This record gives sequence, structure tokens and C-alpha cells, in this order.
Amino acid sequence: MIENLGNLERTHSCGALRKEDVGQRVTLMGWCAKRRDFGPLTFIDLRDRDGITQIVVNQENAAEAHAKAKEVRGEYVLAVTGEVALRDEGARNPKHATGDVEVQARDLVILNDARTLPFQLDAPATEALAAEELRLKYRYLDLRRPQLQGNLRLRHRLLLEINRYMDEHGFTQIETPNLIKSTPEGARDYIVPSRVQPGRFFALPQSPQIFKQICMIAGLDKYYQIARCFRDEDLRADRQPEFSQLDIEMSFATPDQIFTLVEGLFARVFKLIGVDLPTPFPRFTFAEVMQRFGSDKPDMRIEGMELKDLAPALTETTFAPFAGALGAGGQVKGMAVRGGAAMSRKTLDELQEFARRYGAGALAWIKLGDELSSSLLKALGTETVASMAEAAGTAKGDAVLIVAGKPSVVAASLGALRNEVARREELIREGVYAPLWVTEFPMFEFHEDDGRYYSMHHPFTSPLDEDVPALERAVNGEAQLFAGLRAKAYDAVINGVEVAGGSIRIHRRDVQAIVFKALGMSEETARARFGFFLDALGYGTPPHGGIASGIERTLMVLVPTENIRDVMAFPKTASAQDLMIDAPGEVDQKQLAELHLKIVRD
RNA sequence: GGAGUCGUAGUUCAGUUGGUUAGAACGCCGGCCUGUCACGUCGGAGGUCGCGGGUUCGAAUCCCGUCGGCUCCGCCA
Repeated sequence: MIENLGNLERTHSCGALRKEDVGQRVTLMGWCAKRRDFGPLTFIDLRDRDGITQIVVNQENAAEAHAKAKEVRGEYVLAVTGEVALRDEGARNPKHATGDVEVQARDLVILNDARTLPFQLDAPATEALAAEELRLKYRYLDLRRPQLQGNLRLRHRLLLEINRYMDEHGFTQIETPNLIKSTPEGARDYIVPSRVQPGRFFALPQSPQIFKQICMIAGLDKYYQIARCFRDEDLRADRQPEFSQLDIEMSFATPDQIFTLVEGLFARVFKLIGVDLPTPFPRFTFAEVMQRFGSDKPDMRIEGMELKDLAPALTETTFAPFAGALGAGGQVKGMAVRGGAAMSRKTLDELQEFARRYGAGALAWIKLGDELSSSLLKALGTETVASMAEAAGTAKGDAVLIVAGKPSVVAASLGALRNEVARREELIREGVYAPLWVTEFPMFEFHEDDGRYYSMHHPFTSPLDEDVPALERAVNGEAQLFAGLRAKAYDAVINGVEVAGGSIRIHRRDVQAIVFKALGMSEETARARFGFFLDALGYGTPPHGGIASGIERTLMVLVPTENIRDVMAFPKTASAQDLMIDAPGEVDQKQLAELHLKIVRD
């Protein structure tokens, strides 16, 4: 029978009681995690966000409570009043912080009942969790699991620590609007129709980028915000359509000042999980990490496994895949895998399949086992293969994985293989946190599909001072110079995860105009899209720069987890749906009419 | 937009070469049990094999389509 709470007040949480509390009369409230029935004696594991306390209900000294305990089922909501008792030596449970004691119930109130759950919260460790689809539909049940609650509390502590740190360093949190204007650059926008302005639309911000720069022009000097961002792009294990960023911008800032600020922040944040992050973070240029690791976010927990140029060992080769690649301005690069000679043919086949996803035509290999073996032996002969192995920096027992092709394909496939092989062969150092800065990103990126350059970071990113003359020449016809232009852009990477990215911005109207021109934007287009911003740049804009750090990505490293849905309360599926509230949903005709919208079905 | 993978009891899974009544564990329901904490024990209920179509004497199993979850490429900073 369900009873009212009345004036009954909770005295302790279910994780609070210890030996020192023995003898106290307490009232606990929580959910029945488990009931163990011994006839006249019934045990109930009472759970709340703080822990689990064992309740003992004995027919001999609490007949009424015992009768009610018989009715209790899993996830019933209970209030229990009784005395804290020390458990016998052999009856203690070291798995729970409260395991030395138990509560001898005098009164038990059933505050609410519960239907049988669609899945078990405390499934045996031998079993997998219930299907994620089911857990997302009943998110409020899945969130009862201590693991997820712990993640959300860590998220809270992260946000709190960020706010403290930014405040201590003189930053002001400023909220910027969520209903803004769509810009065609960058990610797809989520669009919101205006009722008041027929045929016009707001966009949800992909980031507060323009607004934070406007804050600098406004003289606010040091801005930050924990901002919600929206991007209507396909999802991944680490991407959701809405997510949070720590957004930072400061005036008169050098990259060094921003690096120091962010290093201090991450050092503070990692203390939350008891880790002393080594500062300052080592710095690498984009060109260097791409050449050595094939990735702009290398995992530095992996020792070695650097990409080596094998072209010098192949100067005289006629082997078509290699000669062809080298002749066409491509590369042949190899990566040594420590102990890789033990890799099976099956493993190598799987790795080739893996490499092909990144555009590699094939994955060649050399194994330095008791005998030299290689997929290239017939084509190249022992001598060439041996010199390739040497160029890759191998020792006996190692293997070399080799990809030939365009530099972008070689980097992408070997870069991905580096992570994949390290994971499979357990070459990732456990318990290590390896941060770095990647600097001097390219200004522009060529898109094959429409044959033009796009900003790699965003259109407000400043070029390196020494590259400005080349930028001007590139805009004035020497288009081949675009590819080599470098930006004052940087990323912070920890354990192969890009946890922050930013740049020094363009603060001069003339330089901004050149960059818009480089992006193929006419003056009219630039005015139409960013006229207000170009105007603002003309009224005394200080040099400024900043950075944004993904809250979820950072949490994924801290927890750690591979699944972004583990670090947010109400995530969406890979097809951007919320299974709990069944969103997105349809709206009725009246709402559509008010918004001046008609649905066109195709 | 493309690829891979999964979908069988409430849940996690098994299900052989296409063949009789689709199984196990956990959970659920009922009985017994005074020291359990993966309680034990006796009994019981529970299935549109994701959905639609096809092949076949016969389909959870083979084929085609489709829906959904997850992962990856493209996309996205």
C-alpha cells in the first residue's frame, strides 16, 4: 500500500552511514535495489544517488514493517526509519562504503511502487548491458545506474572548476544569443522559422564565434562562456547535434598566453581524476605531426610507430604501385610495429581492409621474424625489402606496414593504422595522459568537389605574419601559393583526442577583406553575410584570439569512455533522434500556418 | 550519400545442413526459508524469431525489400 511522505524527513543518504553512526536512529529514503527474503527476516538494499545501505526488517521486532517489506518489489520507493547497527564480523560487505553497518528497520513506508523494469539495472557482470536503443528510450531508468550518475557529477565538477578558474583569471562569462543568423560556411545550421517575420529564419549557433569577437571589439577584453552549440551534421561516437563548448576569447593575446591559460586549466581539471598533467604541453607544427604521425591529433601514449619515408630505398624501383605513386608526386611511407612479426596473415588482411577505408589501394607489409617475409618479396627482391625495413627503423621481431599513394591518403591510412594497431597489439601506455599542442595549421583546404579553397579553421583566422605577403600574391593570381599558407591556429590534443582548438583572429579590416577574397567571396557577398562584422572591425578592433574546448570530448578522456552518450544526460541516437521524447516530431497544420511553412513530401 | 554489424521470451544470449513441441541464464509470479548481499530451494507463467514479400512439402535458418540500434567513410572543428 502506498503511503504519503507526510512530515517524515530524511536524515542521511544511503551512502552516508559508517561504524561511527552505530546506535543512531536514522531515516533513509531511496529505491529498492534488491530484496532478499528469508521468511521472518527480510533484507532490502536501499539505493539513492549516494550509495546503497542494507536494511534489515525482522518480524520479531517490527511486525508491521516486515509485513510491508513483503510487498516491496524492485525500484519501489521507500522511507525506512530504524537504528544503525554494527554487522557481525563475517556479515560485512566490503563492496559498499556502508558495508560495516545496516539499518534495523522499525518503520517502513512505501512511498511509491514501480512496474517491472523493461531491463535490469544491476545485470550480472557476466552479461552485457541492455540494448542501447532500449536504454535511450527509458533514459530515466538508465540514468539510475551509478556509473552514469558518476559521469554527470564529474561533468558538474568540471563545469564548476572551469567557472572558478576562468573567474580567477579575470574572465567574464557572457551569454550570447541562440537565435542568430545562418551562414553558409562551415557545418549545416539548424534552422528556426520566424513567426513574426514571414519567410525569414534564425539559425542556431554552430559556435558563438562572431559574438565573441564582437565582445572583443566591445572592449570586454576577457570573455568566456560555457556555450551550447548546434550542428546539423551526421553523428559519430564522439559527436552529437547539440553539445557544449568552453568558449574563450581574449584581447591583446599572444598564442603563448592562450597556451599557458589553457594548460593551467587542463592541469586543474585533470586533478579532478587525480592526474597531474605535465605542463607545458609539448608543441608540434601541423606539418610535423602529419609527417611523423599521419594525424593532426596524434596519440602520444603510443611510443614510436612513426611514419618513415621509404622513397630513398626505392629510387630504382619499377614496381608499378610504388613507382606510379612516386612519379605522380605521391609518397611511399612505412610504419614499424614493435613485435609485429608475430602478426598473423589474418590480422594483416584485416588491417589492409581497415586501411582501404581511408583510400589506401593496398597495405604492404614486411615481417622480420626468424626469416624475412614480405608481401613485396617477389616484386622487389630481398635486398630492396631489407633496405626498406631498415629505413623504417625496425629491429628483429618487428613488422613494417607500408602504404603508397597521395600524401593525404598515406597520412590518413597510416595515421589511422597507428591507432588501430596500437590498440590491437596493446602498445598504448596505460594510465598515461599525453597532451600536446598542434600549431601552424594550414590557412586553407582545397575541396575537390567544387574546386575551391575553404578555411581550414574559419574565415576569421589570422595568417602567420610572415605568410601575409604570400597570401596577397596568392589572391592576385598565384593560386599555387594557397596550399602552403599557414594560420595562427592551434589545437590541444590529449591521448589522441582534440580537446580544444582556436586561433588568433584577424583584427584588421584590410586583412579580413583579403581572406574573404581568397575564399572566393565577392565584396558584395562578404557585405551581405558579414557586413556588420566588417563595419565593426573598422571601429578600433584590438588584436585578439581565443580557443574553444569541447566539454564532452574532455569528459570522455576524464571518465574515460568511447561513447559521448555516457557523458551527457539526454543524448540523441546516431540518426539524431531522441528516443525518450520521440523527437523530432511533427507539428500540426495550425503551427505550420503561423510560421508560413508548408511541408513538401518527396 | 556509402559501407559494416546487430535485431529470437521482459533482459542478455544459444539455436547445427532448411525438418517433430524454438532453448539457457537472469528477471517476473506463487510457496518455503532468521544472516543474506549473484541468498538458497520448490513450482509456474512468459515467443508476431524487427516488419513485408518470395523460394520450398516445410523458413528463426535461404533470397529480395524495408525499419531501427551501433560503428566507420564521406560530412563536421
